[in-house]
Amino acid sequence: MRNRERVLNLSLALFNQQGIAHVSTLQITTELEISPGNLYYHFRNKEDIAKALVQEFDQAVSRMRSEFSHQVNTLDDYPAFLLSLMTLLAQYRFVLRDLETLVLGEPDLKRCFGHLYNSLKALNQAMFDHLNHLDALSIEKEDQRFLADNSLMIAIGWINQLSMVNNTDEHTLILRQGVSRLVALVQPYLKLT
Amino acid sequence: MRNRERVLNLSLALFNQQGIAHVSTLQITTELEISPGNLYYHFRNKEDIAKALVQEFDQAVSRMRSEFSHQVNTLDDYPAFLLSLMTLLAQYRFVLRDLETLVLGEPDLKRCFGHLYNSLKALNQAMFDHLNHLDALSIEKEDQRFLADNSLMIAIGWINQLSMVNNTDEHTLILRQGVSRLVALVQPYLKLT
Amino acid sequence: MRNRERVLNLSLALFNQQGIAHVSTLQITTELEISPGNLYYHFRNKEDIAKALVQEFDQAVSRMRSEFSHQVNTLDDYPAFLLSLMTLLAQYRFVLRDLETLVLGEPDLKRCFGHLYNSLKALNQAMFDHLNHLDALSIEKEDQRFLADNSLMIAIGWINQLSMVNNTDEHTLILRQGVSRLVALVQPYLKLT
Amino acid sequence: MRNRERVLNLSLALFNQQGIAHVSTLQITTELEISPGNLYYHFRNKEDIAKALVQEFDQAVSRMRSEFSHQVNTLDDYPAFLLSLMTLLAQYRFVLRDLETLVLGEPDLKRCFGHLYNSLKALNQAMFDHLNHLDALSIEKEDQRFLADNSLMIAIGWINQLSMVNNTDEHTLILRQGVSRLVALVQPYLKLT
DNA sequence: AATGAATGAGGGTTCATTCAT
DNA sequence: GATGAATGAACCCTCATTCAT
Repeated sequence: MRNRERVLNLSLALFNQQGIAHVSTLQITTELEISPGNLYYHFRNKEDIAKALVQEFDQAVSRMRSEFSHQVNTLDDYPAFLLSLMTLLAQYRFVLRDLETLVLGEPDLKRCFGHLYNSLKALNQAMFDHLNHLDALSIEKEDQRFLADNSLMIAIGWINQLSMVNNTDEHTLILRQGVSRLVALVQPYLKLT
Repeated sequence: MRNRERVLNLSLALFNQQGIAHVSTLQITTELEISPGNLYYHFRNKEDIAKALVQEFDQAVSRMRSEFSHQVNTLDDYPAFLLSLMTLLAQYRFVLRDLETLVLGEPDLKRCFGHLYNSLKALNQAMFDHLNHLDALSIEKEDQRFLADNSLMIAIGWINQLSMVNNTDEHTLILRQGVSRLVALVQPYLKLT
Repeated sequence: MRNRERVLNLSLALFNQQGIAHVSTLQITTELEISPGNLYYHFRNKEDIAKALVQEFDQAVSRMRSEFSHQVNTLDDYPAFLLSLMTLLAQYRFVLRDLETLVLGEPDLKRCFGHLYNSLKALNQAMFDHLNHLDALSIEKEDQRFLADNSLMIAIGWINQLSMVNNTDEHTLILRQGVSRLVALVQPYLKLT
Repeated sequence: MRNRERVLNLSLALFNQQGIAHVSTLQITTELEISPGNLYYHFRNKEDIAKALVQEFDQAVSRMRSEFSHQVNTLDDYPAFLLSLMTLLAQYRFVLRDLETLVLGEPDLKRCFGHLYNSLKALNQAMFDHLNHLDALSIEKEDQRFLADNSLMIAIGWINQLSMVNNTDEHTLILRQGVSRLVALVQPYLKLT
């Protein structure tokens, strides 16, 4: 049962670096020093590994959704929460980057992708609802929807910037820049107190 | 010389539909009813086709950049311009979607991608500079940079939405939705007149 | 000791449906909800299962051989006996169908196949000898040998027809058709009384 | 275009010796000293090779059907014709032996098999019709149908005997024995002249 | 008797690319 | 400009079998 997790861990790292398509099952098994058959004992095929990771991701997003109403009590908590969200997205960035697979992949994997996207949207919407509740924002219903859409896309877009940079040291810098943009997005709607 | 263009045209369509990696050179040659050798007479390799398309795209972006200061004279012209820009991005959407290739591709193709991204950023920046000049926006320098970044990401993000929908009829609808979000992004900074 | 029989029973069913080569040991163990190791505790390898079934079959044939001189007392008993024989062959039809394994299998399994074929031939020969004894046939020695050969091949050939039909309801029909042909084969040699 | 035929020739030999399933594409390409890709340039997959051979076989059977009414003018010509037919069947004996593939194969290959079987049945029926026409047989309609069925099964059954013998020298002997049985089958219905 | 993770050889197939004509 | 047969490396995956527990 150990090897299953080792495969997941390594696959996550390799998928993030190179993309699902460019990671071969042989590469995974060779680096882990296990037999190809062992990988296929734990997973039906390569997509099955991706599916498991997407589901892990999905659960983490859902967990974050249920936690954040406790963590964010004033507007000052918002940036810190965004950073932890962005950090999570960065951890599974191969998912957000690989639309090709999303479009053309097996229906099974496609469904998982779809579910994850909905989780992300839901989290985003809930976030703005909460901020509204805290009486931190002054914004109309329609505008809030647009804001939520834009917010998600900027978050994803900024995560994708990570993939263009090999140097891991710059990653935290980029994440902070992303957070800045997301904060700036809300700026105009802040309620003056 | 005819076949070169036919390859480019079909490749663009197929790349948009399926992604570079999922389009084989054999598929291209078969659909065009030409020989594989013929394709390789016109292009050094598959990436070479992609490169040519990226450059086409890049030039179209640059052309748009030089045109838009004539086309946009008041804020009312902005949405129409955005729509034509989005339409262009949609035409070459495989480029904006396929970060995998950008990350792992040959340095040659990578450079072309990079140049295109810079062109897009430049166009975006220039757009906001122009709007500022027209005295339509009231915005600080720093905020303007953030706005430009966000604007580009939302545009790209919305283009990627296209790829998740097979129905081509919905495409124009999605493009309009994208424009709405981009307009909404600027809304808070409009100068009241 | 229970599981050994369960493996044999399921294997027989699966071998008949799909052929030895297309049934994996994993399929057997999964359907029985036992571990692969358990299967290999009871059988040295997959062929060993087949061998056991062939031997079961062989014994059933031999038993039938010793019984039939009691069961067939007049020519009128012949069709009923043929039907019970055909039913037995149908039960183990994977054996009669799979000449590939016979040709290329391990010598051990090959020997079992060979022994079974001899049992079948012997049963057939004995059948005609008996009919002759009953004074039901008028046939020369040489013709009788040919008749026995032909009879066996038609029986096997008709059993193989079963495998081409998925619908189990038709099986009894096909068996009856086979019996008809076998009876027709003897028709010309009946003694007029 | 040469290699296509070489693949077909060698595959026929290997399929007859070892059965489709036990012949690997690598074995074929290695023995022919061509690349695996070359084989897949000429054939879509391994079954495609088998399909081509079955169709070859089918055509040969059909050709024989149209020829035999010229070749068989008296009953004395019958054995010679049977021998040439048996020789043809022997040439493609892997087809008649491999019911496993017939049962479980792709629908495409299955259809080809089915067509071939019909051709064989048609040839057989036509044969007996012709003999009847020549006024060589005295047989009733119903009996003739049974005779035709039995004849085909004996022919196939005897061809399968070939596969159990490695020594190629014995093959002609076995073929002759098969012919003898087939002739013996008709014996009882000969018209006395 | 039984488990189940692990092995590893082997097989079918794809595809970008070359090159003689 | 164009053809199309040929290459060969690479990949995904299967499955009979083993063995420590």
